Amino acid sequence: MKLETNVPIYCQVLDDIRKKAVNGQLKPGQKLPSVRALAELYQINPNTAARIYRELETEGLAITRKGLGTYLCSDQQVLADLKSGMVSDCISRFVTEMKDFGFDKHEIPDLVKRSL
Amino acid sequence: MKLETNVPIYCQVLDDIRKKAVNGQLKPGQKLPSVRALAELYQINPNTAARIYRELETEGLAITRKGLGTYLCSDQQVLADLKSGMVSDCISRFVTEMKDFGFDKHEIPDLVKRSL
DNA sequence: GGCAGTGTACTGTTTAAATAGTACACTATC
DNA sequence: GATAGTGTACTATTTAAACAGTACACTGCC
Repeated sequence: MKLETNVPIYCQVLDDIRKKAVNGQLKPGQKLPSVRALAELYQINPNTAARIYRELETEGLAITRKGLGTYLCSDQQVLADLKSGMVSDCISRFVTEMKDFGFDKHEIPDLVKRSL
Repeated sequence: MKLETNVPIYCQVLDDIRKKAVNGQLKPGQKLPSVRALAELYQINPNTAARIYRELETEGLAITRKGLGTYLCSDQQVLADLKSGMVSDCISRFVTEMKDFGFDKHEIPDLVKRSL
């Protein structure tokens, strides 16, 4: 994962983990790296890593058991719902942006196809 | 324009102006609002507004004449080039993100079409 | 010249992200 | 019980975005 400037690091890491959770790179219920390992993995501060797990827990995407570690949510339905939400957000943001450029919405699929 | 959190305001305003410049909402060579008027328009600090015009000037997208004001670039070729660059960036970011979700690139145009 | 409107250049302050370092509490295992 | 590995809770510092306020220099126009 390469870091963007102008977006807080913790948001980018969160997004990266969410994507891996919904695309299967992380398995339901799987143990996630320790706070300190996550910090090492993404080259960030352990405090920032802890904040990320706290946020994932709040979202219901991970479960933290003190002294044990943090585990990805094991409920596949939750993961599926997250995925469909993230995908439709992504598409709708894209369509909005393309309209901002002045394209008619019906041109958009073809523009995408031609870019592949 | 509605503001996102997690992205610096000046970046969002910059992006908004760039889009209006390439989609024709702003005309080539047109006078842009004064620093103070821009601040009022976007509800930001005049210093932030000045920074935005400084950045637009650096990009070659606007020309500032001291005592007169800031004017959108009048070279239509520059605007056209900016547009094609922004559009292909937008599409490529979108395609990358959809691949991150686990989709095959050939599915993407159809997913977009079905979302309209 | 006088004036209003422009961009520019300062010097601060506030706020939040990110880092740094330390200490503590919980869990499993030996 | 001891230990290693875990998340948690602090306090403090650094950095940059954003804001606040002021002063200045340039331009066009009367």
